[in-house]
Amino acid sequence: MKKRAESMAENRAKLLAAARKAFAAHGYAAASMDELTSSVGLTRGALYHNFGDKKGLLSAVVDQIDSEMADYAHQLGAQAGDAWQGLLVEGTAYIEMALNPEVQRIVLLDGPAVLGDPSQWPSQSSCLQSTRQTVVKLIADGTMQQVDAEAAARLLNGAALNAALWVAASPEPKTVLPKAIEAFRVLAGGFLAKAN
Amino acid sequence: MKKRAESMAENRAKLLAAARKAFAAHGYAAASMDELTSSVGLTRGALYHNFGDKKGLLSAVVDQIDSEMADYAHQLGAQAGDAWQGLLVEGTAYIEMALNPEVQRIVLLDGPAVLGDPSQWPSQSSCLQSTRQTVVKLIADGTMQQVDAEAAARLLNGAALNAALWVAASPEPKTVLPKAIEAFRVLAGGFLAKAN
DNA sequence: AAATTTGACATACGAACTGTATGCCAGATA
DNA sequence: TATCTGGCATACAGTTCGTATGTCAAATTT
Repeated sequence: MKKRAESMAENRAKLLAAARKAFAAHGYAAASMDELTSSVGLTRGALYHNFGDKKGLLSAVVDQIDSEMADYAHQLGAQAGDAWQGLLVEGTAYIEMALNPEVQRIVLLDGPAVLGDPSQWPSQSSCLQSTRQTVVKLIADGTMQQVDAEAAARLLNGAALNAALWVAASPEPKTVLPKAIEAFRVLAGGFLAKAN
Repeated sequence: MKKRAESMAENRAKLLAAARKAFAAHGYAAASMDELTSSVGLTRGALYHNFGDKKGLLSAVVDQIDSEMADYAHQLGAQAGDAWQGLLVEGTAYIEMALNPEVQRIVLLDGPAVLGDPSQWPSQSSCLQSTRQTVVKLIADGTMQQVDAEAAARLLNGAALNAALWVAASPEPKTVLPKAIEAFRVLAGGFLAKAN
């Protein structure tokens, strides 16, 4: 005799967890909803009732992972010495997190293909929001040149995440990762205000 | 009484052209192979004989578009004053080309999701090869800092193409495009060797 | 030049998947 | 206690891809 809402929340969580696994393992297109739901003792009925359709389920999963990433990166960045170092740390963190197959497959590959550009996701992409905030601060205090904050955030994130895809696809990720991080930091330096 | 090879080449070209349209219009997943083939007076028999499977067809289309992009960008870059300006022109060209829905949908969204990271495409991504060459030259002549050429090319391309996705998804692309280009050029400046 | 073979493409079939429409029953409500 | 709501299961319809088989024109051989 569980409460109604409680058991429903449990099922939602079960489905989300199963979807994370299934999407990461087989990719969005090849993930079978029948298999996914039965793996947690439910049927597609529960899925379509809770998430509307397959795309809705992906959207929820992307939202969850994206939030976790933003939280972690933001927290790491806040520990850095100054805000500029924080930005670099954040970027580095994105590169490293994107080596996780779950992040890569779901957020970087299938996410944009199925849901469209991250900037128009329901979650508005927490990752982008987070780095945008930092950028705004850095422009205000004169550390960064006066460029469009949104654009700068997009470029930094795009570069970082793309670098991660490259590292992950390379035959020797361990060797290539430091090169990617180094190049990212050098590149990001372009935004620094010229010292006069 | 056409020659065998000739009529086969015609059919291949017809299918490729139809696939470009269909993939761009509906996306890879939603593009029906029956509809696509019958639109040029053929059946799926011709398709599976020529391209193996649906993925093979996408691969061929991506290859074609990617080559066209690289050719155009490289040609434009070569007209610039010096090699550094050429790199910036190339990057700008990628941003502008990626506003084309065909490029965006097929090469930037569905391509990576279905075929994996561009660096492991059969074509090896002509776009990446092209900018990598320029980067190598610029490092050799001391214009750019000594970073890994592959990494630099990946970061620049990633930033540019990602910026384009952002511009295209924005409500007012015309207004946002110049901001993206400006930010890209500032960012790329990070790779410049420090003037001593 | 006639006969034979090849292979490019069409046709037919099977399996899988998504989304919807309907039914059922535990738990909420009165 | 009786009624009702709604979360979830079940059954069904419509598509789609990939393969296996057939066919006929064009190339090859004799």
